[in-house]
Amino acid sequence: MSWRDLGAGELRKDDVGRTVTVAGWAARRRDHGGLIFVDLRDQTGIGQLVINPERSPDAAKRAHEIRNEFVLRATGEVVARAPEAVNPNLPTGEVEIQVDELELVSRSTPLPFQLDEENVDETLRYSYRWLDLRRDRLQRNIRIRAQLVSIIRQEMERDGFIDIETPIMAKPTPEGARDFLVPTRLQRGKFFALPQSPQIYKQLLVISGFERYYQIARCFRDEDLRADRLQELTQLDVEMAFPDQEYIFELMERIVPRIWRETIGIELETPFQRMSWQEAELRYGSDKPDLRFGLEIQEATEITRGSEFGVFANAEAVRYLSVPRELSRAEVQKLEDMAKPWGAKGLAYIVFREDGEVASPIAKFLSEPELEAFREPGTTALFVADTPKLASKVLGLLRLHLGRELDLIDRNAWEFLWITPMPLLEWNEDEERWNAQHHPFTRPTDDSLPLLEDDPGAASAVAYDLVGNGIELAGGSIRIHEPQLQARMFDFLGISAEEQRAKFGFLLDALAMGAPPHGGIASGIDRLTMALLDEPVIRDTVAFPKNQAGMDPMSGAPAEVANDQLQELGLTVVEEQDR
RNA sequence: GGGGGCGUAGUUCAGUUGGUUAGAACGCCGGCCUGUCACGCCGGAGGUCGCGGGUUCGAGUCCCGUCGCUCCCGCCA
Repeated sequence: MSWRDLGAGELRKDDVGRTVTVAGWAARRRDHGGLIFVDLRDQTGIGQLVINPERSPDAAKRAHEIRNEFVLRATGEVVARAPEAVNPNLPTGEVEIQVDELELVSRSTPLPFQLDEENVDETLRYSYRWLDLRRDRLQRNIRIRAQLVSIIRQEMERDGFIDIETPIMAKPTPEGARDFLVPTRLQRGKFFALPQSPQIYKQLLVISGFERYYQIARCFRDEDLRADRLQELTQLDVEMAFPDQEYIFELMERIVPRIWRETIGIELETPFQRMSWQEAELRYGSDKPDLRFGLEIQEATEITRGSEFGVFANAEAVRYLSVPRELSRAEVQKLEDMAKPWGAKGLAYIVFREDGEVASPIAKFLSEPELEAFREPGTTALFVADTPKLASKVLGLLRLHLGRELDLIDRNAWEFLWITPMPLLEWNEDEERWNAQHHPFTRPTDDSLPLLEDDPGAASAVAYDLVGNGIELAGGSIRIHEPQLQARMFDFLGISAEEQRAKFGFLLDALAMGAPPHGGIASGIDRLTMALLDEPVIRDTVAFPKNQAGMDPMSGAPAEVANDQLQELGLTVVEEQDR
């Protein structure tokens, strides 16, 4: 027996006259007392069943009992609808099934929320995720995500990359995010860590002679969540021997546009533009600039060098945004309140009115040439005077806020770019030492090597990020393949020789036994899907996500475990007040 | 760890300067209905206004505390 002949959403005029069996969910029932219409939904779409008591009294009797989300199976004749009864909003709207036999295969209790209601509380939705996933939007997200992964696999395999799995239970890592730890009964007191990425394994695989590796890898980070951040994420992980940065760019410039073309019919322009990290920070105050709108950060440090306005004259950097609105005092105040927690000491401003008038508490301190430099009728110049780093950061965040608030973002635009090269190192204020910007295996550019001694902050890495519409979609680098250089990097990062041995000894040994030059890239599948579908919340690109507290309201995970289970592992749970 | 917003029927929301019996839509239950497609019409059930305390003659509304959710900063590729 087969459950059905074709999908409810596949019914077309060609089928008229056929007797068919369909099966699916009752999306809606319209009971006219006599005639009953049912919108039958399956994974192909929606088709209309008509149950006529004159045609089948038996089916009509049963059809009165149908409620939302009952599972039905119906057999009947496909008929053309009368011209006035055609529904132009449905692909199947020209036909319908006149039902002869109707089976209520499975019933449903009343639903905890309605599937056509969009703003349902997330905890409630996640508690009944199997229902939530029946929504059109979620069905689309999960299906397109699958299509996206399929395209990635096709392209990777076409270029000779092979899929190799790496351990989910791995060694805790000192750098980067907090690890999820897994205790083990056989080695009491020791822990595995869930991988933050397969970074070291993929390098080892290439050193092993698997010259082109890829994996759709699950990665874990025990950090706080956000609308665009998961603890358990999936990434395309790529590594290759004898790498060429240009080839890796081309690979991504082939995969990403193919995804956009085949899933949402958008043609992306390639090659993607490139911008150095420094330029992105300077112009956009961000390492992942959203280029769908202007409002670039402007430089005013030189202009105000000799200013009578002390705040400007004495600041290391003076930068500003020329906001295309005449902002009110109250509006600027709100922006300043926002900027202060970001570290800004204040927000100086000048309103240039359309009529030429200038409204500003600081205008009286500024010379005519200074004012002229900023003048643009109908705008407000918003200044931050501080260190270059802080001024950029604050203005970058303000820029994003204003872009959304003032609706400056072109919602139909797709702006991709490569951020490259990137700095090798980042100064850690708290610990007063250098950290790797990317990770400690990233290769310095050749001309940066001498800088490590005198000006480490200026050293560049052969590293690159792919950014789309202000979202970081991929990142990678060429790695260090020389053991001496790797050890030198570790030294520089303040990792002692003993520590290097203990934590990365096997990598250093591997590098010493015939390691080819290698490099790669990783791209978050969740984020890619989010960007592709313009989903505001990354969790809705995942079938069974955790909520923002890192819990699953449906299953109740994570959960407490029985005491004997803890005992076997040699663990004790310490109460909150004892910590 | 810090900040903002929210919490009222199964769901999404409204609820005026504190005032009598807390409303709407959808959903649910019952009835009518043979061309609907967000079907329509009539009727009905359904509320610890997150929880605790306070102010008041009177609190969904004001105050304090607390819990939960959500967004952001810190943190995190």
